[in-house]
Amino acid sequence: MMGTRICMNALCGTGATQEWKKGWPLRSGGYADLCFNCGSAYENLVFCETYHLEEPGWRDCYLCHKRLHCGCIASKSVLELLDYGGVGCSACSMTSRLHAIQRDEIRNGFCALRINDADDLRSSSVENRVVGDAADEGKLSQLCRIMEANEPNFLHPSLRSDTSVSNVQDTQEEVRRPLGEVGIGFSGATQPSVGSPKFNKPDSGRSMLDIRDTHESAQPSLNMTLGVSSGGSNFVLPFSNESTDDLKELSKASPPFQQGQRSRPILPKPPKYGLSISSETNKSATSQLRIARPPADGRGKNHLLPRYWPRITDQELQQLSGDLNSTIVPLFEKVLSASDAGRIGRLVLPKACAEKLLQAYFPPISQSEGIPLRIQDIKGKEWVFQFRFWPNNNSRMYVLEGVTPCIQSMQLRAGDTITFSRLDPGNKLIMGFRKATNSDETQDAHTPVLLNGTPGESSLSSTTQNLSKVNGYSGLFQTQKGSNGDISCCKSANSGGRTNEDSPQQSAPVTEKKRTRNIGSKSKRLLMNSDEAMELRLTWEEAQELLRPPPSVKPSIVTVEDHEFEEYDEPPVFGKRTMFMARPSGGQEQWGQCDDCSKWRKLPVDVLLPPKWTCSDNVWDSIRCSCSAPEEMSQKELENLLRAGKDSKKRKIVDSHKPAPECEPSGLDALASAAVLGDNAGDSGETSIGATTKHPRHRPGCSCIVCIQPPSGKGKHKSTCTCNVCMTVKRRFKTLMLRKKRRQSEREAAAEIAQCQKDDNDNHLKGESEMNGSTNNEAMNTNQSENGTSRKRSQAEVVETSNGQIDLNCHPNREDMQIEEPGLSIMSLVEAANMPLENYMQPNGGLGGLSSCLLQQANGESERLMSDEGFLASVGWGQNQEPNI
DNA sequence: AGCCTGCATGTTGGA
DNA sequence: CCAACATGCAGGCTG
Repeated sequence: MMGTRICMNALCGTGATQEWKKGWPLRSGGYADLCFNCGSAYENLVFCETYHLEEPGWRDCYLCHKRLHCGCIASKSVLELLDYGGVGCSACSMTSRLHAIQRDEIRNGFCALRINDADDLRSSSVENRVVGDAADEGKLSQLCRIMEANEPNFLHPSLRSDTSVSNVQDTQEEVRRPLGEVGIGFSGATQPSVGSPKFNKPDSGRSMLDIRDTHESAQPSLNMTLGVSSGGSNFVLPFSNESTDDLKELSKASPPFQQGQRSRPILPKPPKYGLSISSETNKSATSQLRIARPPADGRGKNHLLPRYWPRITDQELQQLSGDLNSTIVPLFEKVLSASDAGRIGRLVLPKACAEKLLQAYFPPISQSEGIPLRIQDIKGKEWVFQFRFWPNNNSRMYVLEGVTPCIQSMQLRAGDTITFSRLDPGNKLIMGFRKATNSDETQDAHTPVLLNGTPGESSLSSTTQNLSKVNGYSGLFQTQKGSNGDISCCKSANSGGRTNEDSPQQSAPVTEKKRTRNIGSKSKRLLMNSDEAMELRLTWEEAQELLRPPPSVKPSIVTVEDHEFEEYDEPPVFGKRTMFMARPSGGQEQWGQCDDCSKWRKLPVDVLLPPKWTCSDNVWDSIRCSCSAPEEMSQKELENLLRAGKDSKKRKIVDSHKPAPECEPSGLDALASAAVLGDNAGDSGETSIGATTKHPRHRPGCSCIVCIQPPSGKGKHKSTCTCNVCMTVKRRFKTLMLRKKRRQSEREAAAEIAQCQKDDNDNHLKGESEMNGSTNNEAMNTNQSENGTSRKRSQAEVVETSNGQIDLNCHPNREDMQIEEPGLSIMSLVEAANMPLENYMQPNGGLGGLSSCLLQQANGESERLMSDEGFLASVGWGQNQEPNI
């Protein structure tokens, strides 16, 4: 391709040039190849003047009479056909638009001028005519400096315009009319020849300049449109000192968030940054804006959503470019989702971004294996990710794999933003990041910025920080929607050039609002900080425990399928959580903790405490009805009580992953569950069982152990059966048995402990060792719902039934009947019993049948197991239940 | 059991 | 309505 490249200037056509430049956009996509000279002329907006002077089609601007080459693609972007006929240069068009906007803003009280996304606009007129790849991204400040230098109260006419509607996502009405063409960094820009309107002075109409430049990998462009924000939101508005009051008013008048718009908590729309350009506007302010820079070559299907536009302040860009002695070209950025930041190590790349990357740097990936992608982080460390995709809904889903180490290295979390840029020369990919606002406060605002990677900054705060830090800019009026973005007109700092660090409270509202929104609409994709997560660590079961029947309301009894339900007209109320403890002598004690002194007080087992309860409310104990009364419980008992609570919670978590009793799983299902839970059932819930035992959606063809099981019933499985289920179970048994042996020593210890407990219970001993305390804790965890009657059998109640068989018919989900011994499982008994699987089944599919059956059948082979007193003692046997088989 | 991998699916925002 | 994408799911693999 390089060899066939020729300059697309018909009058030139050279194939040799020191440097190729991009020209006007082509209908087929891409851009005209221009040699250096022609490209320079195009960039300098003198292409037609240079090469087309003799051609027809020249007309004069209706206002400034500048000559415009109508009908030429090279000048397409610098002129505009006027509604009432004639043509105008972009500058004059902008002038007229500004007038219109000022009218609008007077009407609306709010106005915005935007340098907008050229991405969608190029078809109409926008071309990339910025001088050089290196400079463009950083030219925004130049742009504005030029503006100001040439016309302090007016946007420099060399700012090019676009004429189409951008793809801005907001719902606000926006007036987008063409602006004057701008040559960024181009000294020969045309001056407006007519009086320039005062531009965007807040007190003259609260206009704002929302600037977005267009970036593309090789030749970005800057485009500008004017927009009127009717909603008065979604803007970052640096403002001059004098405008502070206006902005205050504005912030009051403007709703903090856009109304009626769905939000996307983690991937919010990027904020629209407004720049108020008053006569007092600090020049450097423009360079501090965190400006969304849409890659220019994405449009149509590949168009990059604004949320992925890289937002890097011009200051950062300049600093980076200077620091690295090269040019940073922002490509895109992404707010990390929970999945992205999770342990799975896959970062989902937005499709458009990924395909841009591919287009720009890589050969097409034809296979889903992908390609290694080397990216350098801001510290200079190079990471290699696998850049690949997989088919998805007739499309592709691109991911970067293996990002976990990198993300951990950067200490990124969901909600933080990761940025991808290109480092020129060398086309090296650079990765930066921005921390979400949530963590802003904890980080050093003065940490040097590298490629968007200012730790502790958000896209907003960093802007403010940089503005104030570097330039002492007077203020920044900013709004955002979602985590980056929903609008909240929030004034940072006062007019005295206060820095963000000086006024942390200024950013707090934004932070809080963002956080609120993050949690708001999309619960599955929450972005929560740790505190919030802590608040949600109340399990459903715990919440249930706190619910109390509405006071002084009698329930009506409803019978559904022979089960009686209490039905209340009033919603339940929250009550205070209490702890139950079984007395060695039998019976139960309820303990409640005083909200004031935190002492535990013994309560009648059947009382329900209100949410707020203190010793003074202890009407049941006249001695301990005051906080001054000593605690009745010994320290050791208290520890046991508290430990019991924790254990209970853990077990409930484990139980919650087991099949619900109502489901009545088939015997094999129970077996499968047992195979999974197996000897870990008693492992204090340390293992995450639920992750692998859950089968919420079995589909036809699912080959998991649950789904492949044949219908239950006697005779389906013989001891010699070699079906998948039996073989799988047997393999699993072997594994479990091996483990069991490895844990032999542990079991022995447990047996000793259990023996001690048994002895303790038999003798009604009160002094408990710390070891057996945990077992007794089980007794404390009796269920309050059983009318205060203790369901917990003491360890001494391990019984043999009248026919001499040991009753294992305890429900697997009954926490008080859990097998406690971790190294011994029902599975091992199954193995030892060596009997047909269906015989393990209880009529209702529960494990109880399995267990008792096992113990009957396994009498011989498993004698050594059954003789294990520790095991026996550690099983919470059912008391009055007959064997099911 | 835990992790990895590939795919499926539900939700969401934008066209 | 549909593409994009966040995340769930399940099979396979490994220790």
